[in-house]
Amino acid sequence: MTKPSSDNLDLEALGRDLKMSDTGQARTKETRNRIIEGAESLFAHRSYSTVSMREITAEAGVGLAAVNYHFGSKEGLFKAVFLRRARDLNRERAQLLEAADKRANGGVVPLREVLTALLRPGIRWSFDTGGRGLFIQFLTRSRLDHSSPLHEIFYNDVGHLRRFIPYFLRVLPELGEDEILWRLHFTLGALHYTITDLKRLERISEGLCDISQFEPTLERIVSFAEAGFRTAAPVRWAAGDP
Amino acid sequence: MTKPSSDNLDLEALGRDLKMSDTGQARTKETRNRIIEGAESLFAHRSYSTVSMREITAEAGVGLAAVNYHFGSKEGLFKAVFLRRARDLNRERAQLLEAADKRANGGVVPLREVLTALLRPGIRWSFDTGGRGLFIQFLTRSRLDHSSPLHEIFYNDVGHLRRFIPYFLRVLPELGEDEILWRLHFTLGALHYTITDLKRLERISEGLCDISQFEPTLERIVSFAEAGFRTAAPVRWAAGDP
DNA sequence: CCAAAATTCGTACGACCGTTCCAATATTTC
DNA sequence: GAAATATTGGAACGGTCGTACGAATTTTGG
Repeated sequence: MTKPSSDNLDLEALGRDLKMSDTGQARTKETRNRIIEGAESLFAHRSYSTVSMREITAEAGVGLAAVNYHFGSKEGLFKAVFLRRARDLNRERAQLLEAADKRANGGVVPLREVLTALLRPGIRWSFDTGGRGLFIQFLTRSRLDHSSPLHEIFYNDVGHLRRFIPYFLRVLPELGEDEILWRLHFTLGALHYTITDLKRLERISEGLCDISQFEPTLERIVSFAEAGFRTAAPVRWAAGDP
Repeated sequence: MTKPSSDNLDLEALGRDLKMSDTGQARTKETRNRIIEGAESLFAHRSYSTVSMREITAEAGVGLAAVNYHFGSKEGLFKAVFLRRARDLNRERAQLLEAADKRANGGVVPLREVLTALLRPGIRWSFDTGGRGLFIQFLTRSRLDHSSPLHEIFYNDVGHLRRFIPYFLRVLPELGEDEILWRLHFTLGALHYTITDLKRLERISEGLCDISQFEPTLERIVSFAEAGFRTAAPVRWAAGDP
């Protein structure tokens, strides 16, 4: 009757949840995973509140009560779907940034490499046909859904962004930090819109734009963002200027 | 018992709906508007499925059945909220573009003016404290909500975008149409992300970025997009090049 | 001013929601 | 192998949802 809980929400809680069943219940983890995967697939296409637990459990082929047993509640399941992959995504970004840092060998990391480290993992995952592609859809959709239990998390999940800011400041020293943040904001907009709405581009362009290939898409968005970052800062009207 | 309907969804149906009550029922239009405004305000902050009709009618100070009487269903009300302002927004964009065209006097409209015509109305509205600000939030939120009855509309509402493409092609003749569309896509991403998540920028920047002023925000996003549009096109690997 | 139509209001209905309980079954532990 | 525990499956609960209905009330039109 005692239920495994997943109330904690910091990313580190994932590890605890995973080793929760290290005594070897093969069937238990099987059920858990089937539920998570069914939920991920459904949440990828529709919002939190419109996906019912009956749909999820039917998709996973388990009983209705299994969700509450394994995850405590629908909200707990949602968080579990998030936690399973979120760490990996941010870790990939951090690793790319670190690698670029090593390559620079103490020098300044080129702007294009900073942007690539930021944008590549999300774009890459969104091109996956498997679970990671679904997860990216799940993530970008839920970010804007104020009814989702993760809304606060997303708003506060700024740590992995802050890690990039020193790199931008170093490679674009003529820009102030506020200007960097504005442009980072626009860049993330292009990223998220591209991920969630690539199909719309295909429709608008009537097949003219090839959205099927990963590398050219990444190149395009990186080029766009790089140019945006390199443009001159707007004049400030604060001080007494001619 | 005969109910006014609003089943039709093309933008032109708005006019008919508005003059539906031109025989002078002051009270009727009052109720209709109160419901629409209450719904607009609630849909601006939360998704379609999480806002109940009981909340809407309570907010508007009318009976529960009033919605079904005036709009047929919850979905009909949602469409009415959309229709009331959507035409105005696209018309504003078209007018700005036309004005820039006149100013160019037969010549090429500068890129910056094309982008301003595209971006200004949305940003402008989103800074409104009244209903138009709420509407912009409603619009950008619902666009990504696949459970919303308007999802198909948004996907097909590409007419007002197509109008801009010839202007981009003329001012950037070295770019192909596909490349234009990619960059237009990224630009819309920056726009929508800015509109929906300006609060997040404020949080990330810890107050460093001033998000309270309209003109500087517009200038920033236009500059960012302009630079992105002006960057060189990626090399094509198709033809036999050195 | 009066019949007719339009509109408002309170209420009830059937459907679906997330959750809970409990018996049945599988698994672990000694 | 038996006792204890973990997991599953079915049924039911209270609650909320969008909608429909009928009576009361207001407004319209002659």
